[in-house]
Amino acid sequence: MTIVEDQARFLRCIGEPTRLQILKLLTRGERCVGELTNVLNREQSLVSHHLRALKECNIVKERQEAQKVYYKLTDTRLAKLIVDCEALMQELSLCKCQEVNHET
Amino acid sequence: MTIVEDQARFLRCIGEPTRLQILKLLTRGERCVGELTNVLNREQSLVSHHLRALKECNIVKERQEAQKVYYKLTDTRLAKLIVDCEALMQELSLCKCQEVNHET
DNA sequence: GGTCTACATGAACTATGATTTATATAAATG
DNA sequence: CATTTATATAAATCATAGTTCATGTAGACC
Repeated sequence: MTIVEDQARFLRCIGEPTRLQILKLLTRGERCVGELTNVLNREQSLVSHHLRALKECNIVKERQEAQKVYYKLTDTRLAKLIVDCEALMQELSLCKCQEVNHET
Repeated sequence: MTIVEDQARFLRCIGEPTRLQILKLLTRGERCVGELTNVLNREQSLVSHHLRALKECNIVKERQEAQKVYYKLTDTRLAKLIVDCEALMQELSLCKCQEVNHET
């Protein structure tokens, strides 16, 4: 596994809409699975699967409290990266789901 | 198409090893398809496909000169984003392709 | 100890994306 | 103008990843 592959894997992990939404919620503080499930209005198992994916990339970590499991970002700089990325995207109109201009 | 979906699409576009390698090369200046193909040692059609994907996300743009087509980043801040992301990844040991620690 | 709540997991299914192969196009060159 | 060079593209194949469904587990509460 090369550095480029690791970096790509990290970016793909963040680059999934549901996971990105989870991460944006976590930039505001920790949340338990149930809260995320409610806010996102998705299946609980789906949220768990995505949290697992994020955990496998060391992007989030968990803390159990009674039956509930709280997740948060492993590092606040991740929040900054996500915010910076969003700002740049909007400024540059990246990935606007537009058709490519085919005459040069 | 929501903002989150656009942003996710952008991140996935960058988060592919071959495309990421292309982008890293382009941070050093423009390159034509043939150069990229040689440096990366991949099929020419594969490189073209990936360049198209990057173009569809407005990440790169092209310039034709005789038979050759040169590609470059649409904005230098993209280079910074990629570099920042790589630095953070290495610092945090993100996505080291490791198994998740299953006891909390 | 049985039941409820909260979360995780594995298997099956589905969708998406990467790669190859073969071919097309367009500019340059003899 | 036929050929070579450089690039693009479409279709087919193959691999990866997202989603659902059904079930498992573990703590809390009666």
